[in-house]
Amino acid sequence: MTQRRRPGPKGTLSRQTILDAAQTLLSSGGAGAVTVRGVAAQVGVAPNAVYTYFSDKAAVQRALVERLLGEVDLGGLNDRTRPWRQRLRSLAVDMRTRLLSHPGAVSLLLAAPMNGPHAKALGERLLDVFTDAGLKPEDAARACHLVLTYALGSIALEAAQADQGRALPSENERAATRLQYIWGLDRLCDGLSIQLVATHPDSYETAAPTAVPD
Amino acid sequence: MTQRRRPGPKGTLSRQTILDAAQTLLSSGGAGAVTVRGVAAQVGVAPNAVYTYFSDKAAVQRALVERLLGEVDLGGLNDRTRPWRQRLRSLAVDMRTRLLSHPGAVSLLLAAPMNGPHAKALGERLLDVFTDAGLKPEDAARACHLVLTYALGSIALEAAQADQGRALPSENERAATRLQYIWGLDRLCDGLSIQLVATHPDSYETAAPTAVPD
DNA sequence: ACCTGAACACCGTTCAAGT
DNA sequence: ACCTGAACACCGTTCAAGT
Repeated sequence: MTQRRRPGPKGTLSRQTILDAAQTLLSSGGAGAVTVRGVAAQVGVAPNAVYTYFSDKAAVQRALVERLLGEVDLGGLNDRTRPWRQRLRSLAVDMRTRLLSHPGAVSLLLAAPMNGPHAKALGERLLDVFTDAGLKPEDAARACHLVLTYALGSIALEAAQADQGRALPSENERAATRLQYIWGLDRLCDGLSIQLVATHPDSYETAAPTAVPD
Repeated sequence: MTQRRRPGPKGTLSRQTILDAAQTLLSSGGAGAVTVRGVAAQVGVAPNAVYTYFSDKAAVQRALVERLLGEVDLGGLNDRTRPWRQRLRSLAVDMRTRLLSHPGAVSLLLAAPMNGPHAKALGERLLDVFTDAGLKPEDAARACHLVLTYALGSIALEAAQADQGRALPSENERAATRLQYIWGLDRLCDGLSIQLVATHPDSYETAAPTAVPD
């Protein structure tokens, strides 16, 4: 017990500093820039020093994804006073802005998905929303998977298109893809609300709370 | 015109043979195995010979994705005698089986998405389904994006989970994820059918997947 | 326990040549 | 036009050592 945390010759290195460097590289150079030798150089250390704190390059990537997921704001999701559609929407929008701010973060997410505590917490809070809404447990779990799949897939495609696009998208295009994203989420909520009707016919909600089709 | 197709010293190499080798490597070793040196070695040629036919490694990947998309069966999708939900489902299921049979194909798809003629054709046929169903043009386009996003995201997550899973999933788990996939697609169709109601109130369908259009 | 130097087996890509 | 040899600047990872 006593010899725990005996720092080595230099206390400059830690999981924290490595992940800091990794996140910097991700933001500046995309997912391809998150490399063992890259983070080592960023901290000013030999490449193999990283292996003292992480078993693998993949382990660094997973830890980085976990850190990014931890930055997602769950406040709107947890607010039980708001209708479930709005809670869902606030999560989806925040995930999108958060993940798109780090180009290449989503490809890491899709490559090594969602094991850590932050990911688990997000999943459970999302499950609460659907059980609160009145879905039966099995459907709530399926709905979780459905929403996360749509959000991640949508963000991934958007990030990929931004990656290889000749010019960076105009303000109009950005707004259009954002609307497309919300539109899809609303269609998805419509489908889920029908499932709600099948379980609790009394808690029926109209299909289009905000949208106005002509 | 006359000197077209003058073969070089050896006719062993072509875009075809390169893509053949790339597909072999993809099937056997996953997306990470699709490498310039790898395909060159597979064909028995120097690494830089590949650059005679492709400008880039990314170009090889894009062409490979195009080839795989070409293998997707569009028969069920194009059959106008069937209800639109069934047409959609046959496409989604075929895309899933086709892409999951090549581990890592989806990561290529998400990295360099959908420009080629096969991808375009698939998108247009999909658009036909929704216009046939009665969606107004803008919503049909959005529905296309929604369905493709869901399918690709879902398949990508499934492939990633299969990649790092200790043991390959049991038959039960495979069946469960397949059901999850179909369930999500059905919810999505439910949401879209509500949109149908808003446009053409006469062609309303119940939430049940076996419903028939006008 | 923590970090380094050196090495191994890989990459993508380019450049100057050969035919 | 097509292909090769050689090289450059990178990778991830390991091994033996130093402190």
